Amino acid sequence: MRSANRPPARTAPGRSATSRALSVLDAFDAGHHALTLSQISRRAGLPVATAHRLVAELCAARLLLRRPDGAYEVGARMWRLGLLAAPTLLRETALPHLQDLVLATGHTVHLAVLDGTSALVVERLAGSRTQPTRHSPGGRLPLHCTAVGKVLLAHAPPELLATVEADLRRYTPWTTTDPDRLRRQLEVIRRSGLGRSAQEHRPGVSSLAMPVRGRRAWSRRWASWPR
Amino acid sequence: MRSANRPPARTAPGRSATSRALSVLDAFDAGHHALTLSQISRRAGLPVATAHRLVAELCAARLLLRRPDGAYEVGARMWRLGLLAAPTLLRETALPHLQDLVLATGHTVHLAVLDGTSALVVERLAGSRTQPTRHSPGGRLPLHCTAVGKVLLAHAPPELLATVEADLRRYTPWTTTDPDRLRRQLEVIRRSGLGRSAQEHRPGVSSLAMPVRGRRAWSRRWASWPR
DNA sequence: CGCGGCTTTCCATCGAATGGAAATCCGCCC
DNA sequence: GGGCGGATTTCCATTCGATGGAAAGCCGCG
Repeated sequence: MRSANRPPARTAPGRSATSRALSVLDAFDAGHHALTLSQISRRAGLPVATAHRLVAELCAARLLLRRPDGAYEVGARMWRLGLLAAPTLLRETALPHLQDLVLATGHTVHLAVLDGTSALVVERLAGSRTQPTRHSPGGRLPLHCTAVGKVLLAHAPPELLATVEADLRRYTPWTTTDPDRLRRQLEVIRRSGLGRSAQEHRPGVSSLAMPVRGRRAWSRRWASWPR
Repeated sequence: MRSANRPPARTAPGRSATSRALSVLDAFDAGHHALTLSQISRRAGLPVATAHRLVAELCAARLLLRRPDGAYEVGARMWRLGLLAAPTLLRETALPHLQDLVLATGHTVHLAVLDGTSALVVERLAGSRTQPTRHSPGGRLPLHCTAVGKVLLAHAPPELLATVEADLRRYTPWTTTDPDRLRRQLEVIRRSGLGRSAQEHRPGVSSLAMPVRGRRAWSRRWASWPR
């Protein structure tokens, strides 16, 4: 029986209603395709009651959908909205050429753009001669030790190089961690037009990359924000 | 100089703050990749001031981004969120086989799932021997006059057939518009496992389709809502 | 210079968001 | 069965943030 029902005790920290809804969406990421209500509430830092209401609204809008087992996952409308973003257009135009590359080489082909301080994988087509890597569209690759990353870095504004050099993380024994060495590699890339990484990111995985330029400067569109 | 500033005149119809933000997102669709603030406000049915505030929040969350020319478009975060949806997983597993099909036939290959009363295109790979169709991922195809549509319809619950038969729209002179004829075609598909459409949807475009079944019933996950 | 359209800022009002608590529900173990 | 822990759902008094009209700013154009 309901008896007291104290006032909500002023816990609203000042976040807008919209930002709360967005923090619910942010609770989903590559490692969390499906979440229960209480997981969402914990990950988003919201009381369950609030999360419950927001999630219900997002479901009604089909941005989320509720599975029979009660868990929530990203819904169809979100998928279709995401398809309106710039990477999709790039992907559509590049896809036939990526297919040609796979056909010609038999190797896995990646297309990536510069996004902040990492390379954002826009598309990947697996080749028959190589075991497919784990980098699907939406994934990120470091700039200093992957072929695509180096090419993007070689043609990026110099400020970015400084930022990247501040954190030359070592992934394998072959990772380039010396700034000078990296600079020389980038210079070679600018002259030859070809970037390479031999097991610098993952042992046993080597790759080549080349820049693709067009009328629209894709990288400029995406380099605005760090993360 | 500010003098009066009447009270807001109570125009809030009762929609929640979140639903307004979502209606802003809904203003974007396949024909509207980029919108100005006033376009958004008109399409979403919101006052400019409200739209302005919501859009600013969505930009801060990187769900939208503002282009240098002032127009807004769907941003990187939305793209990555959309990639978490179920169709992406399906796409990832199917992609190598689609590549094989393109390689073996030279024709364009589509992968589609049943979603409401139409087929939702999950992936498309263009073949070298055919001019690519305009149906990109996220697009929709009618069920009664496309090869994929007929196959999905043939294996769908009978209620759906009734709904579809109520609107057998004619796209070309070759479109099947007779319910009995359609039923017979579906019966053939169930027996042979192969669906076909000869210029029934677009003149000059013919195609074949076959069902793909798995442990997970993809169609059941997506058939909940009409639209 | 004034007009029309788009964008941005301001702020008084009040309705809608909020979250603690209670009530369910469910699986599990003793 | 009965009790326990956790997740989910419902309820509602409080109050704070959302709201939108209006005004001001900003172009580009004739």
